[in-house]
Amino acid sequence: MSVRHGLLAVLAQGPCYGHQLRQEFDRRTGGTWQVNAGQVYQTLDRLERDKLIVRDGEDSEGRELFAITASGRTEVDAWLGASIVRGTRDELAVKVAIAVTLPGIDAASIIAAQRRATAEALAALVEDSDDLGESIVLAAARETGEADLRWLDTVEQLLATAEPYGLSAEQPRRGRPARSHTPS
Amino acid sequence: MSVRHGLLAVLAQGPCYGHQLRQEFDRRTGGTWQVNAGQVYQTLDRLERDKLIVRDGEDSEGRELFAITASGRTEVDAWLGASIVRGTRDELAVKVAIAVTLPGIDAASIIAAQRRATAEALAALVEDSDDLGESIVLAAARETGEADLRWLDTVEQLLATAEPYGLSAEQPRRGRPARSHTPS
DNA sequence: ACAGCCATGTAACTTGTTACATGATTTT
DNA sequence: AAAATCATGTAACAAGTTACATGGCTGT
Repeated sequence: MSVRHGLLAVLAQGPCYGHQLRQEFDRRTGGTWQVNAGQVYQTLDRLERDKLIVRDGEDSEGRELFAITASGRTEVDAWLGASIVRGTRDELAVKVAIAVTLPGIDAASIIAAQRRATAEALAALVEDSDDLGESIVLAAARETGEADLRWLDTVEQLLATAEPYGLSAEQPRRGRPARSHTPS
Repeated sequence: MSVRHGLLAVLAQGPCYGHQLRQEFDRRTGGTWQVNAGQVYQTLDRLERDKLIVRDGEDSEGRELFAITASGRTEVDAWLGASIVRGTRDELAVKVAIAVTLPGIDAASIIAAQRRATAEALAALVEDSDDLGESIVLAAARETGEADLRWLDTVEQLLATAEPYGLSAEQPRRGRPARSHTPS
């Protein structure tokens, strides 16, 4: 919901037209999340459908302006007020967790490749920026990358003392027999 | 694509029926990603549509079995072989980056609330597990949480020396005037 | 003339997700 | 008899994303 909420939040600062919104979003995220132009208008349509924004005439140059509604402001406040709790639905972690449970998979080389990729991405990060938003996003990317490297070390240690996985033993069935109903 | 690929990877280990796949997926992720039952069948339909799996008869108890195809194996290998490069599209980072660029927003209290939530989630993590998959996912959650706390410190330091943001100055228009075309 | 940006939009698609329907079998 | 679990599905939707269409304006 980052694009949706992000665009809405920018609109909380004042009316904008589509292209301007896109630029503001890009700027505030330090150019790290360049949202596709089409997506902006798509998202604006959905925000309008949900009564969080309204079309509010044109500016002096004829560009169509969007303005936030009261519901929209409530939504922005809720977004900013709610903390983001990162679940354990971590794509990378789950991938590795499944990979190591697969037979005939060289888990060690997957870990190694991942470490190389992460280290590379980390090294490729821009040193620093004078833009506040960009600095914040950059700092996050750095911390995340370093955390990933530490985690990969931990995984290797875990693997060193691990036993093979398999499918669970087959259970006798209890449910209904397959294919007994067909919908109308 | 974690569910899709995860289920496919489990099928690479041998034929399964839907409910079994769901249980295997849950088990291998240490119960941290309990996929909805309906989603399993939805995903299986899509995997079948994409010729990555086929329906392959029934087991001795009448449950419908799914088996991976050659294309499916290729896909699994590609998934495991490709490293996941975490982009800078970080929901939390982008939210904070936008929040601090908004006027009239008490960024400090948002940061503080986020720190509390993160610390709480971190403390709530289970100590340890004897399940390999679960240990891996848990370790990732721990590292991520700690990295977030460090990042929040950095953000506070950045905020201490920051200047206010605003909308970019309005540019004279160059594009086409609004609403000059209507689709057929 | 042509490339490139400004500006707005539509169509089509993906994955993830939930709510619901259906019914059998086992346990209480 | 009721509740829980096993088991399979359908319908509907959200959010993100891309490809494409359209056309004006600016600079070379």
